[in-house]
Amino acid sequence: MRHKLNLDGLLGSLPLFRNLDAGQLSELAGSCREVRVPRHGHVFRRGDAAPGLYVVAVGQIKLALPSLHGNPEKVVEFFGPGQAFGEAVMFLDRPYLVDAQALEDTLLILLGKKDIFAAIDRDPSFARRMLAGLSMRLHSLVQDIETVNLQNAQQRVIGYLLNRPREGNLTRFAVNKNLIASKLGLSPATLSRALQRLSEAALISVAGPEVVIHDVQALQLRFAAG
Amino acid sequence: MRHKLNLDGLLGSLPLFRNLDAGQLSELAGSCREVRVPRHGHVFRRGDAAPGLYVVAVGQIKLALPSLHGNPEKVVEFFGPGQAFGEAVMFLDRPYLVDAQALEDTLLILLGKKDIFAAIDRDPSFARRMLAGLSMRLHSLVQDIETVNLQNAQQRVIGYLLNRPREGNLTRFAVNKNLIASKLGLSPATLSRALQRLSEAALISVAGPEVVIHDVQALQLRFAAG
DNA sequence: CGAAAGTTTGAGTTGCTTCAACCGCGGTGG
DNA sequence: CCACCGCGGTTGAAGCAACTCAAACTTTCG
Repeated sequence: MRHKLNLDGLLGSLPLFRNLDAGQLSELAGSCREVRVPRHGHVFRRGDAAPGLYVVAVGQIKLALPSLHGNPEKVVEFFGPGQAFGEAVMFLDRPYLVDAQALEDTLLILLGKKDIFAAIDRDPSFARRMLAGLSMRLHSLVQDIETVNLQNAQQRVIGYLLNRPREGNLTRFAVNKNLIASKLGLSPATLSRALQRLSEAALISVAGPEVVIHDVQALQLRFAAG
Repeated sequence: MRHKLNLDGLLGSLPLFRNLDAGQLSELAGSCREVRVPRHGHVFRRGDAAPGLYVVAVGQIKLALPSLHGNPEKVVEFFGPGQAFGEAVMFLDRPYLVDAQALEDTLLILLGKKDIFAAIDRDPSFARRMLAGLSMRLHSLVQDIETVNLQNAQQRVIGYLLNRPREGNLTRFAVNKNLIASKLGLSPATLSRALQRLSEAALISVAGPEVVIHDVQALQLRFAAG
């Protein structure tokens, strides 16, 4: 009982489900499933069929293209609490293209295909929200393509740092640097060297996962110049 | 009058609008606008606001990330008759990220944001179709990311050839090779050399935009092996 | 038919990768 | 309590795939 209340609250707090009415919300909450995944466990793998849409309750998930002929895998995106993933494939009848793996012990909410479709049919504003969500995803993939195709290592790193949420002039890597490197389409060695050069130029200071940004303007300048 | 009938027919033939009822269809058709774009003309540019969704009636459009600090532009996708583009940005209130340019004299149908939203609100199955369309787009962007990050020049070209519609063992490049190269994330020189090597290996023959595929199996093998 | 655009080819360059050694730190078990 | 292991990260050296640049050639278009 208490449990269900938690779910209502959790779902209700997500942008996707905001202003569903209470009835719709608790119907969704009632029909969803909890999925627990240990650190390093897979939620799904490329080729699996899509049962629905996952919402991260606690923990962290990475989506990645599995390695191909010996190349390392390519990280596509990270998802933390409150974020949803796996929606796109639901609307096509296709298997997943990517692997989903937990970076820490993670609790997920699985909303079944059927229920999502029902919500769409019942509430056009939910459909719109869903469309906005997919559009957002599309938008950020196009930006990733831009990053990988039009920017060098230095620029990718600067762009990443500048787009991170900042508290004052401090930001941090939420996951280890190997994964950041993969997301940016770089080798770990190259990421390390790029950070080092920026440190030498006194633009940032790096201490483990913490990065202090000393000079945003100068970084932006270097971003634009190459 | 005749004109309207053409539009009805055109729209009705698109997957997106199939099984809208006649009333909805002609309402959509009534409120849309025709847009003529000459070869090399721009439909919109990065930074422009999105008025709605474009459908290609005749001609061909390319979507591309404009050049950044002297790099060449990066082609994202091509669209031919019956295909829709520019939908994603409509659902966010964001400007376009890409340029849309006509590769030939082109006739487009512009469906206004308002009308699309109205159709979504009225007909959940339209919403679903829209969702499927965006999902499809997402799917193919992820595949592009895979291509660029996990495959070498040779594999990208093979992959592209094998995924082209084929009549018998003949396929053709719908646009010039510079643009294909950009779509694949290669320089024109590299694409030319990759095609040459495949020709030398007697796997294909290239004559201008026409490509004969001599040995699909061998190509697939080479695709998998690197 | 001449100019412009597209394509191929060769030669030289390069930014990033790979490979491998090394460091530091946190956890584990003797 | 300390030795050991293993993972994440850094650093150096060497290699390479693809790029750039530039010239020759071909096709397209006005």
